[in-house]
Amino acid sequence: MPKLADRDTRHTQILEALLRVAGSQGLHAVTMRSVAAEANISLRLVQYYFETKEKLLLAALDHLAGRQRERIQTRVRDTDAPDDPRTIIEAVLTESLPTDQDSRTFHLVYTAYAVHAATDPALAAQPFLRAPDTMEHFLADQLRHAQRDGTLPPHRDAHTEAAILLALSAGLGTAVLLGQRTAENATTAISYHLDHLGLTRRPA
Amino acid sequence: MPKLADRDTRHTQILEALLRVAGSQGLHAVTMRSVAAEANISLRLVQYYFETKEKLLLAALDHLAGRQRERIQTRVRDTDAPDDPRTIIEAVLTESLPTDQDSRTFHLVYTAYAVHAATDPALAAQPFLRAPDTMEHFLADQLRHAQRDGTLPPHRDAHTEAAILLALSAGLGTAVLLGQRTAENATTAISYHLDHLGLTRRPA
DNA sequence: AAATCTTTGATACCGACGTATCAAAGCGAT
DNA sequence: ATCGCTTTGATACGTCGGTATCAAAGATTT
Repeated sequence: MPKLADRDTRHTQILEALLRVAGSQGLHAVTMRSVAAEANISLRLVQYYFETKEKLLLAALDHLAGRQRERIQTRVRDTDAPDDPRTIIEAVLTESLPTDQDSRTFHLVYTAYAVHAATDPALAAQPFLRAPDTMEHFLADQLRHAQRDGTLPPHRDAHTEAAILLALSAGLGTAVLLGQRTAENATTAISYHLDHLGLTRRPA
Repeated sequence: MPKLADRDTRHTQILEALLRVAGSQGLHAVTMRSVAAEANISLRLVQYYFETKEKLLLAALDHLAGRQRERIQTRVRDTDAPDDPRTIIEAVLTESLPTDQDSRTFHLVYTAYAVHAATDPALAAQPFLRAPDTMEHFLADQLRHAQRDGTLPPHRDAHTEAAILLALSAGLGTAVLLGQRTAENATTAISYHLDHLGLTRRPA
């Protein structure tokens, strides 16, 4: 009784199943068998689409990164001022926090991968580890725009501030993930920090 | 040819071996067998002192936390002004970064545990997860002292600032661990942030 | 209708790992 | 010297997990 789905559908179906398992039981619970069961398909089919577990995991990471990017873009687009640095930055940083199940899974899996990458050269060479770098440049650009706009004092070093923002957001995210802090608490801290940076909203 | 060491010596010998394995190959490489091999003793003896792997891992975590606490205390004590808030805070935060092999292992193992704790209620109940809370109160106290001393502007909220410092330090630490940032870069960022807080050194 | 792609099932192999067991022997203390 | 604690060795059991293989059958395309 094969239902015959096309490759892309199957791929995402399997990857989404993987993320559900990883999100609820941790990355260590992700096995070829558990993913197959979660996706309601046979183990054999998982092997059919992703020959090895390593390929499966890397594909899942790509998928995850893509969804995260989309989430952030959507969030920025939906703000009332999608061209104001303060608005953009605050949206990006708060959307990066593990607030709902989706972003929680992202944080969890990403961190788990990162820990592996710290001792596995093959994983460390993966492109997903350069995502923060891209983000840092993006934030630094926004800060420089703000300085030109006059909504950020000129004595601030955009590059360093961007690095701080990124580390702050990551640190808060981890704390939220571990239940050491609430998401509201974290967003408040981000807002507080941006205020004290002197990064103001651009008047309409 | 038993050498007959006492319990404490053996315990630390085994735990240190575990940390060496975890530090170089990751927590996933920690098995009863690999620890035994690293410690140059028989598998049976590891079982003898720590009956189950779970107990072994928890003991290792305790050991690790204790060493980290000592490291920080020593570092603070060795500064030129061990009672000045700015000096203390900067020492604590920079010592928390993974600069040498020891602190690198600490970060790596702690993060690995934390990731597990996010999906394992039994691990989440462990006391080691409350360490950041203690640290946060400590930092907030120091900031309040600074405000009384006049080395920190009164409009800063000590509690929130402490939370930000902790998250910042953790986030920078992770970035250093992953090779996305150098340790020097991270210490510079911390120093920069403290400067812009308006947290100054107390004049002698 | 034939050829190709998709899907399942059953099953097997092999390695790794946690755990357990038994026997034996070295060493310290009473 | 006897008793108890420590240490080793060999070994085994069960489970889990990644991977592989074979046969067969449904679906799609040509």
